[in-house]
Amino acid sequence: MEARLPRGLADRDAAELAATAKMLDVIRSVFELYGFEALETPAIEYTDALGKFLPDQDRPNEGVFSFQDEDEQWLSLRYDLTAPLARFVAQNFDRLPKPYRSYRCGHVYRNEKAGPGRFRQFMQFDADTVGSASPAADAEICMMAADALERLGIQRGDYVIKINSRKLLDGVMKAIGLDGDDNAGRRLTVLRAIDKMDRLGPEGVKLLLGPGRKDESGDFTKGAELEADAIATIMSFSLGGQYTGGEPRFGLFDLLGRSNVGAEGAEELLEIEDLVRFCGYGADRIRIDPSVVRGLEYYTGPVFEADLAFATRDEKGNPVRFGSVGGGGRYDGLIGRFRAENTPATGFSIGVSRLYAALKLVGSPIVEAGGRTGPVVVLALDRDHIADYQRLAAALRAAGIPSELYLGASGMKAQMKYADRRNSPVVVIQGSNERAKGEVQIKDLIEGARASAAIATNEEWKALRPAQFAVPEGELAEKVQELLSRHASGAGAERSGA
RNA sequence: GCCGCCAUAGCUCAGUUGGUUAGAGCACCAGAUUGUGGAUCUGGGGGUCCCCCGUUCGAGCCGGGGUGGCGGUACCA
Repeated sequence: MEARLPRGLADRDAAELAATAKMLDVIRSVFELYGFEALETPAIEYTDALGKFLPDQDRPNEGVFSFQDEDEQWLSLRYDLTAPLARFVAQNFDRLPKPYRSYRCGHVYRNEKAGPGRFRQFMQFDADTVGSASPAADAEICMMAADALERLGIQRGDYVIKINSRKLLDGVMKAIGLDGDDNAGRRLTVLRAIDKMDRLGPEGVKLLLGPGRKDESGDFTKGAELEADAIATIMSFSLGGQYTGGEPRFGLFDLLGRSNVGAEGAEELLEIEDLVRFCGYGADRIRIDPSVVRGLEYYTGPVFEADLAFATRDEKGNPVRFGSVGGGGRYDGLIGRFRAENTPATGFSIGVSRLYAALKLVGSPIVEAGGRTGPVVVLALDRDHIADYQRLAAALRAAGIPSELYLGASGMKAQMKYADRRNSPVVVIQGSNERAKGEVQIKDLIEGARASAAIATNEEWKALRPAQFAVPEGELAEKVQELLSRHASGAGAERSGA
């Protein structure tokens, strides 16, 4: 049988786990700084709680991983952290403080085609305010998202939080006569087309709004078949609406009419913008972008999207499109599905896995391994004295130094290579000579590697035994500790100097 | 799902008009060295040439079908 992994899934090694843990710590600290508290919900929910049944069928949507319980009820792996939160809030409504501010982190699952930066299991870090309809809640969420990205080491200008409003989009649909139930299908097509502005550009979007578009492989996508002036209206809205602070606000009110739901959405957006500007967040960080659409189902008002502005390339130098590294919005109807009374809510999720992949690809220091060290390795030279070696390792551990006895069956050279590969800072050597004298050899692998640069021949290398010294057995832990702290402060000095 | 490209060692790839025992670099293992990482040198292990069927005296190479991978597109709630 071949050992293999389904597409869109990945194993994570020590370096990646360490880098991810660092990212999570940063995000958590920012979210807590804004007064959000931790909550965990399970990875599995009833499918109906996620709202993911196929229309007019009693089977779950194909995009979600689903299976049936013993009682034949459908269960699904969560596909985001928002729907489970809504379930939790509805279930515990009476005992939660309102507004309820919480954050959660975990893997979510989507049964979709995988690609670079697109996984079938990935991690999200999510924060939500439940029970506030105020645009202040939305503004705060956006500022927090910007703070989190910057604290992760993404330079200002290298990311942007784009905001738009579902109400605004609805208003535009109405303005071009696409309101009403009859036009639901075409509205969807139009919104999806607008959403592709980033990827396909204005020309591609125009084709999708009109006759349709043929892609690079020759495949044809049917368009919305709108009239030319309707297309022009949408395009001027989606493109012309992008502006930076201080410019005249887009002439939407004329288009929408004051009483339109679209005008209401615009008012809310502008209020959010005023709030973030007042707090010192400029258009380089948070800006209105009417081409943002995002999820089509549960968002009811403002929607947010975090995009990286820098270009990324894969190992072969091909440009890679990562899409958004976070997103969110207001979902005022989601909790009401479980309760008689409706509850407004807004939130934002950081796509940790995708962000990690993007940062890794551009070699960002946040996710580089940098200075990761393995355990001290006690070499096992003499098979009859394993207990002695085990005791040496135990002495090191007692002093709080991560240590291990080499447990393989190979010779000394292989053991040295093993230590090298484990990133060990130090190996401990005790052969019969040392044991007779009650000593151990401490070999400093970091200093040794440095010294090896100047050594040309193996004879010289072996004869010199660089960075190696003998100490009495009783002083082992103490001397190793000294050596480790010397390296730690050295590395620290290098870092602060750089 | 639809469209396109691709499939030879762990990885990256050569492989002549269809011809005998399928190669290289890197990686891995060992030796040179009774007990010392790196570099160098020498040697070694490792292949269902993705699978099946067909054409042929003969297929890694040609044809058909399948599977898998990559990319585009759709979907992404």
